[in-house]
Amino acid sequence: MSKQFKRTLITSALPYANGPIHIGHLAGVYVPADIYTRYLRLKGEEVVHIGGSDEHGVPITIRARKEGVTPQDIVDRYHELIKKSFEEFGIAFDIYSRTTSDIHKKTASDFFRKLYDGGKFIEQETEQYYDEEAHQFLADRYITGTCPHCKNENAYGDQCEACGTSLNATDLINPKSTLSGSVPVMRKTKHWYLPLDQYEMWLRQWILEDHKEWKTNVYGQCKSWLDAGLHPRAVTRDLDWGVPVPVEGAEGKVLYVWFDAPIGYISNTIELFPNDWEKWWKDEDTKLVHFIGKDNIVFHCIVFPAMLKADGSYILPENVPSNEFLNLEGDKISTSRNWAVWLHEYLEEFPDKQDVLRYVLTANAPETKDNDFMWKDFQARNNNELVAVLGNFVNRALVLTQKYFDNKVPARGTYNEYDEQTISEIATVRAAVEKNLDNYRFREALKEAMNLARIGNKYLADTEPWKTAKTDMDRTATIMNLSLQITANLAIVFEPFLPFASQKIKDFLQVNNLKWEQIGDLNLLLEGHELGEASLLFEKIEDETIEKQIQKLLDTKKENEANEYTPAPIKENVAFDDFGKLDIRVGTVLECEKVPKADKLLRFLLDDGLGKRTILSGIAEYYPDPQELVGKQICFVANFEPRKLRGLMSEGMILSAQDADGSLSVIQTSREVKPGSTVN
RNA sequence: CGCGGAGUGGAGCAGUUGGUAGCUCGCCAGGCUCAUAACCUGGAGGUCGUAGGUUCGAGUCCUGCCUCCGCAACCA
Repeated sequence: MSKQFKRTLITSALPYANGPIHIGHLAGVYVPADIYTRYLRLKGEEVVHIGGSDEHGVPITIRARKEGVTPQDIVDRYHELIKKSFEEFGIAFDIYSRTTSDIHKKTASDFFRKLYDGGKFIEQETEQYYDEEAHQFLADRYITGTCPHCKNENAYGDQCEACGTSLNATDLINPKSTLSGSVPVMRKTKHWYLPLDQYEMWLRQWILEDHKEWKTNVYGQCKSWLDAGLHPRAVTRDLDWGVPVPVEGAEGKVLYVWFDAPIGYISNTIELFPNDWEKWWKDEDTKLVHFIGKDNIVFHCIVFPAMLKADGSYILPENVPSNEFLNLEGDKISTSRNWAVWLHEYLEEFPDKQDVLRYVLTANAPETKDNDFMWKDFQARNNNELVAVLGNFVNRALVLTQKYFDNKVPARGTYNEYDEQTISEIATVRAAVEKNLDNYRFREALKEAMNLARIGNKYLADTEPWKTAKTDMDRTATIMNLSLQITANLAIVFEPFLPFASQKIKDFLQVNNLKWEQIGDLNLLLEGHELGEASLLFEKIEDETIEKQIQKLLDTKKENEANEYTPAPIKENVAFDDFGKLDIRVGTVLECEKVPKADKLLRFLLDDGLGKRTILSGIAEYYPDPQELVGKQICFVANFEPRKLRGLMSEGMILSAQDADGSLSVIQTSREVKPGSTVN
């Protein structure tokens, strides 16, 4: 914590190349990692940000099979998509590579071999379920069967979702492979295990004693694991997609993806610095920081460090800042349910608005608990904060300079007391932002940065240069000089958070190469310096745009409901006579209108062949225009006891079908029949 | 009784070692007009999930309970 490092190695969790990047990934990992990287770089520190795609593992093979392509096709597709969208979004990776690279295969293979040769693994033969049709061993999740506890027939090999019990695949009655549907057989297989239990004491010391400063969610999760006791964990798998296990007699086996993936950080560093990569991974003066999401805590705090420790020549992470989850409009983000805001779509639909999303995701980052992304909030933050506070100040400063000083930086006179007070406020900004960034509190850091723009707005409001311009041009010059210096400071402070806007400000001001240390410097722009052409830093986002996005989500939701809909189970059998007791008839709607002072009720007047009949039905919300039902022939139960509803007598019940979303639709006949016809 | 995190004004969040509850947005009123009806000032609004306990004093410590999220199956 207090240790001084010479350089920093930053890693971002490797996204799984099985789908595109969404806002959850960004808020959880990539935006904070990027801010941190840019911040250190701006300070002139030696820093490297490593990223890449995680391209092995079972799900990719499953997906490939489903689509009838090779796993390589899948990962090629998503790697390219992800890489491109990161670039466009401004995530400052020094390298974004992949775990299917030759360098990675060699690195991971060597890593395993060294541990193997050093006797760091346990070798164990076990029996596992094997699918003879699909020709592969089955992960627990790909086996279903009957739960021994609650007899639910669709329990998974690891857990029964009906009763919540966790299971072993071998507990299941009548196991079945979800891949082929065949009955799996037990088959012997040999695997290597990393004996995590042997590292328990060491991990306790390293995390629980030496890293008390880690975020509470990270520390708590680690403690919980350590207290529960660690167990050996398999590092190999029977699969044909991955890094082959570099040992005689291990044909058909690959490194388990969790073992394989974090080594990707190392491989990608090697790819970047083939000659001196070791100073980044093996020098005690390097600070290693992993940015991850909360689901990855255990891997990066316990498993990967144990791997590095087993090797013995690597440094360990100094911190593992991990965010909680970001939800979308109240629901969990889900790739399979298409409930997400996809980065590549955002970039297309909101061109040149990278910073808006970066801002919103940082300002609302799930740093201490799960948060929600809401489009209305996105709009509000853009319009009320970026546009109104930051963009507006920059614009004011530039427009006033243009107006009064021919777009040249005016000469500074003596500062008065109020100027000095403002200047002292500016001085606190850098320290505040720095302190928060150093502690991975990005949300707070951003808020402090915004303060600088607020200070600027207040300064202009209080000094009123548009008034002094009428009487005292020297004073006006001083005010505008200071305002422009604040603007230049904003360009620096916001560079880590909003790199695109920062560059725009620099272009407006015609400056470059500003360093973090210069924050607080009020001589960044020299007298007479000619400014560039100004335009708006941020634009308002209209309701229409937001509604379009919300509608898009609603459509998705509707689609999901339809897809996920399973009809209610069939009720118990009844005798035909029971049906016969009901008198169901067809009637023609003569009148249909909403019952006053009742939210849900419609009043129907039917021609039932014998006369007229009034029936009330609680379906008003699904028929905003009841008139459309007039003339239709509908079904109703004719022999219910009349019932009084809202002061009106209802003589029967209109039959409706209930749709997946709960909405009701009145049943009609398919051909015209005489009113009063019975339904049999 | 598996474990971890969270539950603070309408929304999103701060609240460090216990001492009169803060910030941003929204809302209301006033001011200003250089500015993308933006900016500045002031105000209303909270019995800090809940029930107890410790203490002169608790959002902040202890206990019980409730709710939400997550936990070596994919997923930040």
